[in-house]
Amino acid sequence: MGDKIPRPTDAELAILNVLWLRGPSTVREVHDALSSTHDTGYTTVLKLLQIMTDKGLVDRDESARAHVYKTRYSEQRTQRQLLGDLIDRAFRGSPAQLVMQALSATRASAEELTAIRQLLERMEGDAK
Amino acid sequence: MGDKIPRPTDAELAILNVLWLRGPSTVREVHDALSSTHDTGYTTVLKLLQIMTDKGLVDRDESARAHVYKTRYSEQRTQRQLLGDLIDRAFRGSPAQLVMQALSATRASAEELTAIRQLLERMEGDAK
DNA sequence: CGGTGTCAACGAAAATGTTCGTAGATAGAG
DNA sequence: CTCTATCTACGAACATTTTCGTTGACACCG
Repeated sequence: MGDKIPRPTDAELAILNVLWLRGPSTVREVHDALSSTHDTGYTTVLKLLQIMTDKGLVDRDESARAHVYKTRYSEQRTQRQLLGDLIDRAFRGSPAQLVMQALSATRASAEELTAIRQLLERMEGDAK
Repeated sequence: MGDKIPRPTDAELAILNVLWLRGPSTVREVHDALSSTHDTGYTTVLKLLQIMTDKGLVDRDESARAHVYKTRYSEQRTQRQLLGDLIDRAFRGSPAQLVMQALSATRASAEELTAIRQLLERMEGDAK
């Protein structure tokens, strides 16, 4: 379970975001979704997805002519991985430091603050 | 004030961590500090610091024979920058989502949770 | 059929990041 | 003054990431 996932690069992450949002998709679908914000060519997206398949970041269903790609790891799982990396590299290994920095840097809405507070209360309950 | 800082690479961040910890330092000092964990050569560290000077990540004092490098941006400022990037790239632009993910993924101590709670209370007071 | 459009595969170029060897300058020891 | 140790500068090699052109396969349309 604690397997090491390769850290997705920026371009890979952009593609993963599309897949998480749309679900399993063909290269064309990913490319179309991306093209609103990025302007990468079709073959670039194709190549990235092939690389990501090799790395194990996505799975490929080849049964149809247009292969269908789907993420192998959930968005949350990947987020946790990226957070862990960042904590190690830039927060001296202190998750709390990251949380505080993120909190103070953000302009969160009242609802969001409440949600965070509730999570916090649950944790304080657990961590006797 | 909102200038865009170039995002430090992994190797650059390792060096910045040394500089934040030690304060202004020569190449040799940085290299010695790094060599306990990394095993990069002296000239590698030198080259990195030269690149970082070009990028504007560090400033160089050339008055002594051994140039002294110091960070140009504070640790906190850089942390905020990295968090902002990560929020954009992997958290759909939602800082609250990042905070919650970080909170639930971590095993923070009671003291840390208290510190976070206090910060949260200050924010809830301010907001609205 | 045969032409047209879409697809995956491949390779290579371009861009970026990392590493280090070598050369030349300079300070300090003897 | 000369030798040695240490420093910066430079450039090249190498690795990784990102980009895309070209090719051949294949399906659909007529």
